[in-house]
Amino acid sequence: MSKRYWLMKCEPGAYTIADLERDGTTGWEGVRNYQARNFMRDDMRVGDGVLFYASNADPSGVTGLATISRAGYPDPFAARQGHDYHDPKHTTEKPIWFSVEIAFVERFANVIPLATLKETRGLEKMMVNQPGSRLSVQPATKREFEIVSRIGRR
DNA sequence: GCCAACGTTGGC
DNA sequence: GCCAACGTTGGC
Repeated sequence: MSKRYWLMKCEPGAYTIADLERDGTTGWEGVRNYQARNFMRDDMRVGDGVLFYASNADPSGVTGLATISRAGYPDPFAARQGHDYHDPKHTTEKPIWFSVEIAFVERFANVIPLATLKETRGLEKMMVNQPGSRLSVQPATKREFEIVSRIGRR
């Protein structure tokens, strides 16, 4: 399978592109949505492109680029008693929740606000532009990834 | 902080 | 398996 592209959301209070720039890589834990889980477990491959999206931000939007540096593996926090991400139904033998690891690629000088994404030609079909779309891990097309990257660099 | 949209839970 | 109640997400 050739390289795929993704958009991954995170609230700035939890993690930002600046944090990723500092850390180099980070585990993407705590996703508790089956559709997003399926993407992480089944479809993400090392080298895939990631649009890093800040949600609930001012303004919300794409703040930089990352890449998948480790494909899906059981979410280590899901099995940890007392952890916020603990889920009693998840066991190491039968994991339910999955993480990936992402690596820093680029931090945009300016955030690309959601409003800009919405008014950019070629991005009409992006999931994040659809009303009511709350999925925190979304597929994107190569073309969408390239358009957003170009805006981020100017 | 509001609230609409969406996902999940659980009684029946 | 339906569906109401509830919790969460996330733009505004």
